Amino acid sequence: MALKKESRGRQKIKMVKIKNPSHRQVTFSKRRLGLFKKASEICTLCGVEVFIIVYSPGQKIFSFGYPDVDSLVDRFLSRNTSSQMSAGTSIQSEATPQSPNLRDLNSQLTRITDLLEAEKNRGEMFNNMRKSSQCWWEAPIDKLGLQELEMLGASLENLKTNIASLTMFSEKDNNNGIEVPQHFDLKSLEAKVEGFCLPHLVNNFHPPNFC
Amino acid sequence: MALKKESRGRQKIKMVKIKNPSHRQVTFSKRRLGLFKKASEICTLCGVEVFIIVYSPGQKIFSFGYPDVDSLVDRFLSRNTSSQMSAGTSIQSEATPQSPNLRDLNSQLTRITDLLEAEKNRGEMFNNMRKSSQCWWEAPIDKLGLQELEMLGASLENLKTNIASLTMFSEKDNNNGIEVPQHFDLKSLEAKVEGFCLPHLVNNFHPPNFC
DNA sequence: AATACTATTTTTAGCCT
DNA sequence: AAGGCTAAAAATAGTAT
Repeated sequence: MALKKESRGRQKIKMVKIKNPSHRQVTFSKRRLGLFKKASEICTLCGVEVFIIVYSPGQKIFSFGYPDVDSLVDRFLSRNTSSQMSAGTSIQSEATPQSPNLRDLNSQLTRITDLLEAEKNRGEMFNNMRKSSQCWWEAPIDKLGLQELEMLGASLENLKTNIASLTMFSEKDNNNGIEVPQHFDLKSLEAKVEGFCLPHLVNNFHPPNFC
Repeated sequence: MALKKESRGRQKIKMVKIKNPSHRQVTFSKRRLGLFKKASEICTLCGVEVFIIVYSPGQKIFSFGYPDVDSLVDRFLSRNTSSQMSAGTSIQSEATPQSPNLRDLNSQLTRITDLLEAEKNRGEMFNNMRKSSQCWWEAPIDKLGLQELEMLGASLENLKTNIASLTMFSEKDNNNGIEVPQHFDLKSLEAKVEGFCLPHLVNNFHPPNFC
């Protein structure tokens, strides 16, 4: 181990559109993840509300929202059209058979990811796992108990189902080379959750069994 | 020079809400800027469209959108309520006497900031300044000519006016400690534009005189 | 194509002015 | 509190697997 390879680090990049489509797609995936992570962090640290939409050309819509996309959009639009809007905001759900709001799950997923990381970093993996109460997605993760973790598991199951259907959803636009069916970065979440010692929870979406 | 002070760097921070309100406000300002910068970069590098809303509790609404907030929101809402929405999307403009859409200016400002930085980094500050044509906010900045720079100046003037009025806009919500009237990070733009050798353009919003 | 790695660049927390 | 500064931490471009 500790084999040092020669220089492989990054170069300073030119701030222009990346020509190579597959390179551009890779960068997009990485940076989208980074952007959502930053958004999640500012929500957590500063107690603010953030909503993000990303359109990749001719591809998919990615959104981030905390705590709740719909209310943020409604507020942005001054609620003038609130009655019609609650129907209009389901652009992503169009392709999802299950009704649970994908965007909300998305929010929660991002939020959870961060909470997991926070807890992992705090190194108090087990000694807080017995306390419960509070809404699981609002509480700091060190307050999570078994029931809450099961709710998390259920939510992720829903999310998985939605993602599966999302994969075949694509609005045709001006497709210029980005094509990968997104897998929603589940791997990335898996990695983080594995660090949290709950591999089964996310890998196979089973009820958690705590290693 | 090269005086080394003792350790002042950052510590690894806990991912929990920052308790101290003023500390939290500082972090919010810095990170909001960082978030918008990241968003701008992913737009430029990957040719995608991004829209961000940030609500600081009981304070202001910050938004980022490229290329155009309204169309992004409309698309997100499936355009079901498009006729009413074009009226509903002016939550920020409420406080702006001039009609030019502040959010569009915001987009352009962020975009421009990046372009300026890109050009600065490329170190070709002057030898491209004579070429013109193309819509100024779409072209790489090395294509900008005098007229385009004047348009930029004008846009920034509008922006300044809008910002001035925005400063007195605040929707009362659940104010928990964040209170600074935002100046929209003009200083940050100034710094970057100064690097581009057009200090007057942004400092005083005069027509550019190229140093 | 997705993940792992790592050298670099970029961001930013904590100070200081 | 707005702006610098600096070093620590985080993100990430390019590469390899």
